[in-house]
Amino acid sequence: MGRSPYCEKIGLKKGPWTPEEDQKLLAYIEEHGHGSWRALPSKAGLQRCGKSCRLRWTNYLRPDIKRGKFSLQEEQTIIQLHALLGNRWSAIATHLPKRTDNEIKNYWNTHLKKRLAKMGIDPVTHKAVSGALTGTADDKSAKAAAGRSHMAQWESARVEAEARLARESKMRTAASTPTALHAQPTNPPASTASPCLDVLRAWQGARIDLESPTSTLTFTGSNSGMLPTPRTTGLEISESNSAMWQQRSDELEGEESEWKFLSKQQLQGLDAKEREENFIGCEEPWFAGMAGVGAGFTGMLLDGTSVHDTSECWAESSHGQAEHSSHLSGDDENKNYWNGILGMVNTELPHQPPPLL
DNA sequence: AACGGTCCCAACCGCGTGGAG
DNA sequence: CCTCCACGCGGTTGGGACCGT
Repeated sequence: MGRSPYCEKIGLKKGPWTPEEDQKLLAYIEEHGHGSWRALPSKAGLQRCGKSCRLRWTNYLRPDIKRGKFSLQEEQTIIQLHALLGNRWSAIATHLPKRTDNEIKNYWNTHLKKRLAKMGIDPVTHKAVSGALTGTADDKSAKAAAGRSHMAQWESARVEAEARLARESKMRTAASTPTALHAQPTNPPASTASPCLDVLRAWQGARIDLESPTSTLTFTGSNSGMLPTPRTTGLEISESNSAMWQQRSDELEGEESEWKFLSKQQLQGLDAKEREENFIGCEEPWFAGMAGVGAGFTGMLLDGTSVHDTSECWAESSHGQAEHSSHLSGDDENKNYWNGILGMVNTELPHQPPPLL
């Protein structure tokens, strides 16, 4: 299958964009929408390939991009979702409003990965490198990894579908009102979010039974969340998370308190007994195995091990978590960790406006 | 002040995928 | 079905900014 070289035309400019080029691209897209990226450069009077234009637009010029430092909440989201999804940056980005996959990827590679490594956590597995902190048995790790992989596959498919639907919906909106790109950059109309949610809810409502050598799941429509909920459990996460998103919207810059809030929220959402029942009662091997994943990270946080700057905040706020969970076993801590991740992906689309007070 | 090393991020590269013809 | 095209995604890199000596 022949693959057309994308940017091989001689004379096309590469490298950093000039303000003039930015202006041309912006002006053109505002007036016409991007349409076909391949055709865009000539129409817009740019000596660039379409791919370069698309990248510049999606990673830099798009009006609904939040630039600047990542909040602690965003960091936490990235770490948790990375533990679940791996390097699926676009999937992770769908849960971080106004952040691009490229930005998240860069931030992970330059900041978070190093920070986790410093803390003795393998950024790939999200477990303590030495295993000293967890004392995790090999078979348990293997189970956990298998479970995580299995779940990640499912979640990846879901997030992709969600992202695609959101994109398509957005494109339809953009196509019909190309000049409205700047009109409401941060609050797309509810109609753009609702359809995909409806589809996904319908998907869940269909009670899909997945059969595989390692798992048997039933997804119910009763849980407003997006993740497969094991038959025997009813993780009451979604409710607390809608409040969580509201908190995020209200206090997007209030990093330290947010982390504390989230931890408490997660813990208070379920009492210790419920949490235990939710996970221990789980019959699915892949799900049960997940309890071991993230032990290192959680353990490190609960130890209050600080490194520098924001990780001190993590440690500090994790003491708050420890206050609530000091009576919990290591397994319970793991459950909290995964509860957080589940809550993250259970959360409705980030760009959906928070419920009115 | 000069130099070298490191950090950071915008941009590029190449592969995979879906859709149109 | 097959081929080609356009696009999206994840990995990688180039070079400016920053920092320590």
